[in-house]
Amino acid sequence: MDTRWLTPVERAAWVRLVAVVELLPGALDAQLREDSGLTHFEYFALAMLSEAPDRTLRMTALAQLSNATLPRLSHVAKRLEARGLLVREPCAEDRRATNARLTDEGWAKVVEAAPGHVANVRRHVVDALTGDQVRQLHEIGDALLSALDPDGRMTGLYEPGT
Amino acid sequence: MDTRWLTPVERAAWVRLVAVVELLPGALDAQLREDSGLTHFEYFALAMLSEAPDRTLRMTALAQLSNATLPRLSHVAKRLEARGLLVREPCAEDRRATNARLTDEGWAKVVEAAPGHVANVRRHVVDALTGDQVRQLHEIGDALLSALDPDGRMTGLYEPGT
DNA sequence: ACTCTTTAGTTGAAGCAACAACCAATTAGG
DNA sequence: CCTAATTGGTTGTTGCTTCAACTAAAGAGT
Repeated sequence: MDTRWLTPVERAAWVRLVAVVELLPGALDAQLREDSGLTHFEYFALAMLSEAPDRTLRMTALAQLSNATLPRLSHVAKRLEARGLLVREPCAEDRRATNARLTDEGWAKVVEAAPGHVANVRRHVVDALTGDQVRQLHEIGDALLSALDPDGRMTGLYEPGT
Repeated sequence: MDTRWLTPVERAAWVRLVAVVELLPGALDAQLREDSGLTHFEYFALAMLSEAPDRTLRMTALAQLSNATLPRLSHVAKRLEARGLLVREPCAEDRRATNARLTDEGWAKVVEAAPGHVANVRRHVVDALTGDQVRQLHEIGDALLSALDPDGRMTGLYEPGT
């Protein structure tokens, strides 16, 4: 089959997207690590818990929301539990399952970390764009996720298309 | 200082960008790993070399283009050299420096891997967007990189703004 | 010439993440 | 019921990234 190579316009857009995808995680990690002693993954997991009902999620659900494998989440949860930021307890309804629940300490940590994180997001992303571009990014994100995450697992807590 | 929280519109765009940034590397890695036995980082490094004059770049230059630390690149280069895809040789002009040069085998590897990679990029990104959105993504990428990569190190081989 | 600093790169140890193997609890089939 | 298959999680290796220390060459100052 003949390859449909990228046109110059497509290639230009692609090169920039790759650069952003490569650089953004580092920028996020660096600020959170520096200011709050959390990796972006840890912050994200805690933030998901903080917005969940009863600040509690099943390990499997949290793994999907944070795009992690279950083994990875298990290791991370063990570290966070050792730091007192969450607790794991067996689920009453299904005794195979484990519920991860944010402690008061963990909640306090999220509250402490959030302002700096939001400021960082503004600096690197939101405030670098015009209002129109923010809306375009919203649409583009939906289009890309329809191919990358057709089941909407990562964006589960946020209704799509809004 | 009072935190300027994200508006709903901003938050929606941000959530989608985070999801894309989280998912895209995995999608890229999986296809290249499966079809060509290369990580995305390895492919990217080889591709940069393949477009450089004489298929040769200084280690430092290649590290900047691929957003890698020098130690990381050194380890990866050692592995790629062991596989016969590139060679490292001391630089004549500056004997501290090392030049990485793509071998014929490495060139063949890039030629073999490129079509599948491009098809994957089309499937996950380019073909999921309208022509207008591709152009918008180009602009948005420039705006984000002006904050993330002000010196344009990663996009060094491609002139900005085109 | 001789030191001191900076630059370029490599190496070795330590920390995460992925994969695989495993155990426990639930569900389905005969 | 009693077995088999599936689901939910945890626990050990393997490989790559990162961090810190080290070698070596180039340049700067005296």
